[in-house]
Amino acid sequence: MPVGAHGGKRVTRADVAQLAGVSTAVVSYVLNDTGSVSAATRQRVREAIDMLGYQPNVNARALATGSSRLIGFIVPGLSNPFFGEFAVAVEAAAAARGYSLLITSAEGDEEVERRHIQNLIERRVDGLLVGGDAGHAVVALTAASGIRTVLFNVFDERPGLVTVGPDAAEGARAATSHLIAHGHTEIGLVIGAPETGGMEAREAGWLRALGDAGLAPGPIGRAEFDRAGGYSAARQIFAAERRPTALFASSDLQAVGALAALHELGLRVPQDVSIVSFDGSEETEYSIPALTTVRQSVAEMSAKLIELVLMPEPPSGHHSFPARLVLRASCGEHAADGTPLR
Amino acid sequence: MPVGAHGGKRVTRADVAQLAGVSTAVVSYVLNDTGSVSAATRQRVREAIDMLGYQPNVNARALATGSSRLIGFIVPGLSNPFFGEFAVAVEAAAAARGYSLLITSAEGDEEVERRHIQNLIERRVDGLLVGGDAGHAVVALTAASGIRTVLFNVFDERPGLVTVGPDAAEGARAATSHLIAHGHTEIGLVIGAPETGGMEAREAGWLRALGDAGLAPGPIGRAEFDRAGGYSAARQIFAAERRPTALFASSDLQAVGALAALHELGLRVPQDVSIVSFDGSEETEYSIPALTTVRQSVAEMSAKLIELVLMPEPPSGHHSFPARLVLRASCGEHAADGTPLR
DNA sequence: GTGAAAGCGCTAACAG
DNA sequence: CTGTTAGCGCTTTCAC
Repeated sequence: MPVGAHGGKRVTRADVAQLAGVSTAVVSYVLNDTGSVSAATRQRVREAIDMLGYQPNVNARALATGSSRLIGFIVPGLSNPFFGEFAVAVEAAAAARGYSLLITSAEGDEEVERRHIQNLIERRVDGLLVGGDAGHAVVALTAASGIRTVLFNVFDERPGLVTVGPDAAEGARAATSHLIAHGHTEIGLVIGAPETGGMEAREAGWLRALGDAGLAPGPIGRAEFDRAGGYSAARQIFAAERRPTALFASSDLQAVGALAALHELGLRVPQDVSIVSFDGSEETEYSIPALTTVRQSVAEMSAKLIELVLMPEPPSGHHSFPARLVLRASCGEHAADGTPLR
Repeated sequence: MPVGAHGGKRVTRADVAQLAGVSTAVVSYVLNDTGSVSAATRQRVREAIDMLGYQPNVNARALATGSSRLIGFIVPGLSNPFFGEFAVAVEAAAAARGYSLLITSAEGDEEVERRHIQNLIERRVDGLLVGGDAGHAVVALTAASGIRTVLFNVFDERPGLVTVGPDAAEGARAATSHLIAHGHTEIGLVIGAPETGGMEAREAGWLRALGDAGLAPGPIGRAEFDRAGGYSAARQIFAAERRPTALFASSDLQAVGALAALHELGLRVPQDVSIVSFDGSEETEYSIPALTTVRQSVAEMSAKLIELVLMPEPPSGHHSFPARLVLRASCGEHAADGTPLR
């Protein structure tokens, strides 16, 4: 006996039909509001249903209809709180349309990600939401399966794919400009490993703000997008002769790591070094000091993600959402209207 | 046409069978390693499978076998990073046994939780992992469905249920004793709302350590188990005349909130106030200062959870796992061997 | 070793 | 309005 086959016989549609004195088709009609059923029968069926404690079997329905009403959600790493918050938002958006989310975490392992996607395909999810830069293999896999896939946490156009993400370049530009408005002229960047070919949007935004102000690029620290990465990137940057007075970190986690590194070095934030982070997860609100951050439009992106993945023929293209600066203590003082002081 | 019904016809078992010149039964045999198949046919079937890019339909299999090989995981709140980390560990444990995890987040809303459970039942999950104090309704629901359910994030015996959780009382006791060893005599507690009837394990542990040392209980701040809760609990405690010199916080998030509150009040940690937290998520490693914490045995609990939920007849009872003190900066200095200084 | 056939629980025409 | 019936894709006896 398979592990999942519970002993007690489950109540089935046939049982309900018998008790109500109708055919199974009618039970289907009242359950799905299809066809037309007289009020009286509807009533009897309803009664039979909760008399028996009947629970429809969604798998059987999926088999019959071809739709599982399930959406796969592959997150780069659930241990990153930002993605936890994101998952919650997407789940809510899916629920609003009557879909459930099958959340899965790759934790940075490509092999694991591939296995997860394979699994989701076999479960016949109605759509797939894949976070970050899925490798070619992954894209090929989903394309072959014919399952609608939309990528999130992606910052720019991906030929032939449908993607949604924050306007990271503009967010980074705004963050850096804000730092410049605070009077900084040496502004470092904490970011991930260099992309092969082409510059990362956040790096481009940082560079653009600097260029617009006629400033030279500050030092760059490259590391993983987690706390440890931010820590080591900051150590690396501040080990150099010429230290910046401000930092733009490409993720909240990196900023938190950088904060720890600076603290260790005896550098005060924001007095000695200012920081602005990117993402805007809750963690930034309670760090010491609270982080000024560029917050992604999580709810809006979630809604869009669900909308797109449920479309019969989602038009390929990139959907960009604003990422807005949230002013807090880590970049210095502000006047009541938000004007940077100092 | 239902949304999920993709136009392109999917490759089915019959197609594979035809190409390989065998019956669908044989295809099943090679896919599941059941029955006996000659090496030659096995080979042909294998070829046909990847020639066609065949993907088995797990729903159909679930219908036929009665097992979905899916385990439902209902987490109190994915926006709490500790649960994100926990989910990752449980997913790994499930994967090791060939099961997938259907992760779902209730975010504290009982109604949402009920809906999720209902949904999981209809999807015929093979087991249910429910975090925290599921209301009576929930327990009734799962009991009626006959789905094996095990509760996690629970600290003590629940009559008739199978539960796993950290030894919170002992963890809290150890944390508080450690604070006492540092020389503190006024030790406050940050914890959730009082349970109706009976004391929370963490509160009991704190009290016991104090009693064992002949100390009077310090002030208690009650609030939600999140950062905001820790913040307000700390503000509340330190608004009083008599301020403690140390705090035991019942969750990492609360400790982080308390840290922010203390910082705001100009109180230094650990010089003015020492803190120890409970859970041991990554966030505690990079707070300022890094938090001494009582770390739960996440991997061990995850494995146990999966083991129990997969047992045909899991024996009801509570499975307790050690929660171990991890020494860091928030409680003061230590000698090389970990002996508290000061 | 391999195949035929009877379901698993549900939906969706199509008749009546 | 309601019932009959033919699948959905897979597993699993039971013969051959």
